[in-house]
Amino acid sequence: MRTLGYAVLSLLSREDLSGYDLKRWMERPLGYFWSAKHSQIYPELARLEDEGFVTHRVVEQQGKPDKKVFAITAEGREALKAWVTEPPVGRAPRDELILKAYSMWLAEPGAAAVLFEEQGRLHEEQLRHYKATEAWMEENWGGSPEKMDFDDFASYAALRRGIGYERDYAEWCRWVAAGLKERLSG
Amino acid sequence: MRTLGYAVLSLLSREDLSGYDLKRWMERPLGYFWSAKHSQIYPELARLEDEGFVTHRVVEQQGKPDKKVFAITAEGREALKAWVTEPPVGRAPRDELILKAYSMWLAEPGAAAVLFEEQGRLHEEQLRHYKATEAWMEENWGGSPEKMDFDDFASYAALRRGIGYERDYAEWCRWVAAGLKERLSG
DNA sequence: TGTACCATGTAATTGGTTACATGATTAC
DNA sequence: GTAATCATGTAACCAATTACATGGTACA
Repeated sequence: MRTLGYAVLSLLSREDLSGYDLKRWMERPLGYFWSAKHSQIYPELARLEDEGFVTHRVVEQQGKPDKKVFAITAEGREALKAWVTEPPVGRAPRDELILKAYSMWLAEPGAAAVLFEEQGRLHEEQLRHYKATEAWMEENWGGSPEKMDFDDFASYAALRRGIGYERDYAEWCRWVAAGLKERLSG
Repeated sequence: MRTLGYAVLSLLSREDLSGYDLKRWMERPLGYFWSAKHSQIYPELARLEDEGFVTHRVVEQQGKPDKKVFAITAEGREALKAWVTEPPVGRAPRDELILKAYSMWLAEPGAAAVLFEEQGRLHEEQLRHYKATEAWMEENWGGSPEKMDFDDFASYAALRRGIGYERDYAEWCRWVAAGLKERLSG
């Protein structure tokens, strides 16, 4: 099975959704660590249905087009459950900015510093976004992770990874920019 | 141009290399943030040569097959330099383990804890590996980043990102595993 | 009148992995 | 002998992005 299939099942295991809804969930919150365009989601849903992991019903709406609402089946839930505790396949991380850092010695230090400051700001912005979500989560669910429902804890854990990632990334960008600036003046 | 093309040029800007050598450099150090199989590297080199960014000469060896050693051209270096300070195209990070974390509420907490402890160990191992390289770098080049040559600083910066990433990832794995264990006993 | 949102799909292309293919040398 | 390393390529397949395609409603 494709990882995208499990990503779709992950969302459907919490809530019934249309292809359009899935596309939006893959932009915001889950999309921060797995995303897909609608052109990939619609065929994936058809495939999951062929395989018996999801079913759909057509929901008529007023003032809006009809939609297909998908629901996970018992088989889908079983497949997802089995996948969760399997070790992930080690895929190579691909980060273009680190590649640029590796070759930055070819560039003007000033121009490179601008890039890293700019990228640092983007990661800080994303961090603020995550932290706002974290605050909302802590307010709404128990405050401490132990008191949360298990599914809420799972969402919270994923978010925590995002926070750590962005915080550390932003800090690295600032560190690189500072190092570049020293090469400019001193 | 393809990012892989720039990854290849990044390496060739420091040293002339054969396709085989490039494959190995894409496994270890640069491969930690950009990697490729040899089946992707050989066609890429042919394409870069078509485009005028690299040239090659055949080097005869004793006891080993002949090899094609590639060198970056002035045009290649220019293209690489221009690319370095361009903002990277925002590609979605894909992390299967975070996706699993998001769905871990479906699994047995014990089985999930085993997964996250295991993954934490892998990231700690990678971190130790990076730190050994860092120690080697600091010993060989000036000790402080300001005293390094610019190209060494660039390598060091890329490594620093790897260290931050692995440290933070390992810590997150331990935190998730601890949270899961609390759900087991308490 | 134009833009954004809702809603769903297909087609073409690119990027990447796995598998197929060959052949010599060195070390165990 | 047999596995590992050196060395280079092609072919088939899968995953993902971009582009093509349609059409109604709400709102400014």
